[in-house]
Amino acid sequence: MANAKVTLKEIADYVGCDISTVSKVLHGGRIRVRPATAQRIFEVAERLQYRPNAAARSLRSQRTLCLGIILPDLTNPVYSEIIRGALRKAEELGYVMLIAELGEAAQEDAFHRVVGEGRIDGLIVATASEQSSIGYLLARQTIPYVFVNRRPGGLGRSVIVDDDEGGALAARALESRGHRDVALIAGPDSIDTAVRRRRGFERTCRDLGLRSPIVESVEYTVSGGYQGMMRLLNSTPRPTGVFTSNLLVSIGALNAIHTSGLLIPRDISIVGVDDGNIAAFMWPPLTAVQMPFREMGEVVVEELDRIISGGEPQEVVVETPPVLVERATLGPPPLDASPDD
Amino acid sequence: MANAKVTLKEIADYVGCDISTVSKVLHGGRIRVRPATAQRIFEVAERLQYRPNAAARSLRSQRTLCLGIILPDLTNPVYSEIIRGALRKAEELGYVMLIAELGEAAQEDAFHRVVGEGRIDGLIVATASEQSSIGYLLARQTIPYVFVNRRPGGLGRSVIVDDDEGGALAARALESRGHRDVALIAGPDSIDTAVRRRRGFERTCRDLGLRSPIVESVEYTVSGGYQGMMRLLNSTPRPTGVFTSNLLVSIGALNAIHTSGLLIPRDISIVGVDDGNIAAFMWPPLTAVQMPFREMGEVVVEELDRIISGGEPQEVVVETPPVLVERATLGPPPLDASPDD
DNA sequence: CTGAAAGCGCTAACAT
DNA sequence: ATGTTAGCGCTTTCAG
Repeated sequence: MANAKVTLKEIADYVGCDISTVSKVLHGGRIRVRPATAQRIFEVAERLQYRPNAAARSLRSQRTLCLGIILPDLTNPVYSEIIRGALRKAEELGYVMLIAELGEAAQEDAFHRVVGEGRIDGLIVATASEQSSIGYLLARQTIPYVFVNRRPGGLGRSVIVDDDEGGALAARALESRGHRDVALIAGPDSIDTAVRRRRGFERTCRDLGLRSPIVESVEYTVSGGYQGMMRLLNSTPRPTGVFTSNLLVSIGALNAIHTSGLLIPRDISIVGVDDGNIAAFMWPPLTAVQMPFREMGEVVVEELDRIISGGEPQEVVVETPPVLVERATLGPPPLDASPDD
Repeated sequence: MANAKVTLKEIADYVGCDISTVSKVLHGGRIRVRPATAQRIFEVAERLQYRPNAAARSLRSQRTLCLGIILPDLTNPVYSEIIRGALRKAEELGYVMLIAELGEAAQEDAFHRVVGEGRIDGLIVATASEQSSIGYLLARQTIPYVFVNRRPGGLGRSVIVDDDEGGALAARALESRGHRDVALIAGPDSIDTAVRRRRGFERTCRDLGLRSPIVESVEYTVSGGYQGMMRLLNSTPRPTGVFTSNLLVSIGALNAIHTSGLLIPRDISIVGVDDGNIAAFMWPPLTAVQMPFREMGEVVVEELDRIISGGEPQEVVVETPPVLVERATLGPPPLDASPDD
């Protein structure tokens, strides 16, 4: 028993009125229609399981009630969280969501199919690199869009989390456990979340009176983290606590420590960043700064919806602060650590 | 400079012909039109960056060129891989993809918005539990749909991978390294991938002449894996090699072993299943059966496309076989293991 | 080879 | 309070 094709006309015929009346009633415009009629219309619509046809509605109203999101890499847990938040909020606001993965490969075709054919009312751009072809593509579109978790210079339309505070949190956590010789495995300067995390960490170390942290800049990859940590382990004095500022980097760093035979947190403490729900699954379970990615997803669709409704684009930092989730990689520094000077 | 609203009419005006002519030419129907005219039309369309309006086209042709996928949990890496595969193939076939997360919560609304409003030509269902509300919802729809990675009884429209072979592979791997006392941490009987993996494993153990494996049935969660492994570690004889038949279970099992102070693979070997790209990031890096999830995503959209085009639904097992990826958790059994009898 | 015309299902301004 | 009408942009049949 399917509602295969229930149209306004069908309801109108059934009720014995005009389709425009049905449209008015169902559309919710609480306008000039006799309660009795309205009542019948609602009944019939309900019984027939009426659903407005999206194509017809879009064609007529120039609104699709559909949002698009394009991402560089579905496989990255950060994006899962962002999407999840976005999906929730989208549903709440009455949108559905079109998704596209736009890696380095020139899948411009996918882009155009999503953006160029009037399928969506607005676009969320979660592309990794600021310089990707997406900028070029976006430039020749009039569709409302906003960046998420990335802040391309001067575009003034992005939603990010408080990465500064995330870095600060890590520094405070390390300091409060007694660490004086700390280090940071940072990401490349081309990634703006990386520079903000670094900035927050370094500033807080300074404010707290810690020794200026050693910083290793690496790619945000497992092997980047591995190499960065290896270098740190060979430096003197060896840091007693390290902030590994990205999930993959944290994984690589842990592997490096395991390989070298050191014990966590007995010999060295780690504070990471949880880009998803993976930190709890690592060994030892990673003490990490949890960024409000889900909220970021929600906020970005709120923003986009605002812009679609005529609002001005703006930069927003999601209000939910990062929070430190204590698991098992943060402890006091070893006793034989170089004493305070 | 936007192609804000280039319509057929605009092109027709420009070229000086009728819009139906433009439509014919652009639609590709290589039909009865003077080359010179066609040529001009292509030129102008190109220059104006023409893109057909999806809503109008759908309304008229009753095809949206849009597919839907609903999943229970975006956060699970299996689904990331499936989606990625699906997205690729969808693009190749000219579709875009609508995504919805349909957890336990009665987000029926999201379902209806996606399915009931004629937004999609077909639906991919990746729901975790066979008994979820989705069955009820699907029953009263006429839209083409197919299940992925799940085979609900008797529906005859699903795409799965060769889980039997996955289990067999694990058994062979263990056996070939000399393990005789093996065990299995299996999933619940309500999950059909779990029973297939178990079946393949047990059968192969038998065929290989191994002692009948101890099997612990647990939930497919980290703590399920932890508890299952703890029980295994206390059994006598303690198995020297264990197949942990799911990613989360593998994580929990590894944690249990770490906690108990045993070394992998010196004291015990593990073969897991890689549901995504996480196995390589674990410690020690997990030797695992890699299931062709990406391919499954591709195949499922091929299937769906076939059904949409009028084909009969069918059960398909993706041809790409599972493959064993050797990392660091599989070694020979310890020397003091109970000798062969 | 090309144009005219109808209509997909819906909305909204305008009549009545 | 309800009906009429005119499209939204496109495909497609039928005439010319």
